[in-house]
Amino acid sequence: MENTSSAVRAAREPAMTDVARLAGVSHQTVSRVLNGHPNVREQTRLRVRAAIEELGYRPNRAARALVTGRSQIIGVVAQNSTLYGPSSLLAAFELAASAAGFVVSVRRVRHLDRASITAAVEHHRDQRVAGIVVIAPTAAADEALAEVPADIPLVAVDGDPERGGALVTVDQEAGAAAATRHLLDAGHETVWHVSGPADWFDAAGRVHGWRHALETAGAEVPPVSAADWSAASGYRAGQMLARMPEVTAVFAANDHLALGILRAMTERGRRVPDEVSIVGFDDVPEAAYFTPPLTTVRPDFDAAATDTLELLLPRINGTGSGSEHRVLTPELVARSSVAAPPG
Amino acid sequence: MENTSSAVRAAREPAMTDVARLAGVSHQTVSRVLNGHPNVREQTRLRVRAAIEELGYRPNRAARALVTGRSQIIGVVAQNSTLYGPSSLLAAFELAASAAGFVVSVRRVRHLDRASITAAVEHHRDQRVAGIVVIAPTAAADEALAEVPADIPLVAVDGDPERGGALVTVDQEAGAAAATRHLLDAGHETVWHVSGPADWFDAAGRVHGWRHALETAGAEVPPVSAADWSAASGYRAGQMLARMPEVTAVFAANDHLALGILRAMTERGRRVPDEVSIVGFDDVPEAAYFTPPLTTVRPDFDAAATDTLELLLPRINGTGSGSEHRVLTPELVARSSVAAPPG
DNA sequence: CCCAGCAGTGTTATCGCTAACAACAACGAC
DNA sequence: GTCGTTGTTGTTAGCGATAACACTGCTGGG
Repeated sequence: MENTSSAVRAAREPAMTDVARLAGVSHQTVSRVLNGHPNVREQTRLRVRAAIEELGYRPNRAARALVTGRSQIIGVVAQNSTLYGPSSLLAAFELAASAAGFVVSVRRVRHLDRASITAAVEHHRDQRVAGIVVIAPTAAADEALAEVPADIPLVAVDGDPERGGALVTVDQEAGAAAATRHLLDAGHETVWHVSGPADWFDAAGRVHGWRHALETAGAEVPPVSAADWSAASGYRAGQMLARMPEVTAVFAANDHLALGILRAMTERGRRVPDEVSIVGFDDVPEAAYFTPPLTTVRPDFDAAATDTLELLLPRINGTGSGSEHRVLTPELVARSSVAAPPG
Repeated sequence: MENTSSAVRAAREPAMTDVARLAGVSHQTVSRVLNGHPNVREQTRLRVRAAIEELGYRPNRAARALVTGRSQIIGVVAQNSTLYGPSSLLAAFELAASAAGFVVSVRRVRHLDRASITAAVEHHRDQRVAGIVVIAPTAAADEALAEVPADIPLVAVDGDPERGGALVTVDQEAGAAAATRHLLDAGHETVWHVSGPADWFDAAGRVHGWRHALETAGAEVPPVSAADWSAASGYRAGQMLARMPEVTAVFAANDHLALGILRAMTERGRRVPDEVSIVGFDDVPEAAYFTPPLTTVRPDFDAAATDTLELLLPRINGTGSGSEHRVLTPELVARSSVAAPPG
């Protein structure tokens, strides 16, 4: 009595056996056609394809994942923020991974502490993802990755430059040094720095590159103004700097900080770039329309995304080596926020 | 000879039967413990939990999905952009969906044309996701959704306000009208508008709200300057407006356009807000640090994300009705870019 | 002329889980 | 005491795919 009158049939999705029956072959042959196996007669292949088309058959990924023991899913862990760098990178990676035939599963964490990152990674492992990408720009986040068994394919992005394993980063020091030299070359005696949060590798690297460039040039190294990445904190730091007449050049750790500094300078009546020069970092799309247009440093996020995938894929296929780093050198973009110092 | 000497065993992940054997029960009992079935003796439950812990057992989601016929995955379709609105919404949704126990799979499309959206939705259906969310802010994107069978759980965000089905949007007209009235109330005779791309519902809604507010107030309706969402296009529009002395108030369709306009006005020597007042839309985090700080309209993206999930979940569970809309009213944020007109 | 080798196809077992039902003990109601 | 009821557990049968192997005809080299 099961499966008799057509009216009673529940709307079950067609499975491989349904295709097989319609095409007059075994389900294994259907599987072979689907997976591009060579030993299938052309005529058979066409018959199977026609049957697939006619039934609107979609292979069941869960069944495939079960029997093969692997999924086509890449798990990503990222912070719940709209910071330009991480967002751009994430979007670019999602696009690249899709193009490579992977599904991208994103897990956002509210904070970049060790426990949150660990939980997010464990979540992905529960899902038996093929590989994991973690945007791990802080020490706490990076530490969490040390707990992950070495045999699971994992790439850290923006992580600790000193870490083992696969890593993609931007050469923060080179970018910061370029920005600093650009200001020194314009004639400034020294360059002040408003940094990002101290626990971010990006921020630390930029501080380091800035300091190194100053020392190399024999310039005095002024104290760092610590901030977070926001325009608001840049504004607060800027209010201090605006009051100090000896400040003629500022390197901000990102463009939004630079915007806040710009705002503070303007409020205080210090003209940019006539009295104070400013350089940012990131090259957000709006940077060219700040007042004045901001000179900044541009990392290539698309390249970072591509590199991430290139490190991850061999690891997924079991051909990846242990430790491997990809370091991208950012590029200085000169606009109108830098000039010679007054006097 | 299979499964004999311990040294030979390949590293297979523990399965339910392994847990069962260790706990001295059947695998079905393990399943019951895992799924919180009530009829399990407390002592048995503890024994099973201990065995799970000892083996580091993780349930195989693929096997579960195969037998139950449903996954815990929500598929999202979004454009490959870092536009503030969509990015914020996406991040907020990912967080909310994770909290509700779902995995979020993101598919980015390069362009919002019909074919791309359709392909992305089909991709998610291939994966047999439990539900789909599409950020569909253009007519072409929205049209693609009409092809999707009504029985699959789908929520459109930022889609056509006229569409059937589940939809979450911001009340663009109310926001635009509030911005326009704010400028009229400051004493301006009329308000000029720099719009977003015409094929975006957001842009069209803002134009409509602006026009309606002007007409209601009996003010003249000047021609619209069409732009895309970028600061660059705002700058170009601003260059035109800056040359026209009769322009004393501008409502920009988003904050980045406003920034470009601000830049153009400044270059032309037209002071904001003394000579020209400007209002934006979105309240990007930096808006408060533009020169001058930008008066703008803030949508609540967290609320939109929550609403999206609230519309989607009942549809996944089969208890969702046909057409249902959630409309969020944005809020005016007054800063310093608006003043009375000169003279 | 026989048989190894290969192309093309089918058969069977299996992945790890849940659903459905069967089995059995303990219990109180009649 | 018999019986249904309830709680607890085990057994069996799939879900829909791939892997491994078996089977059929041909082909061609000796």
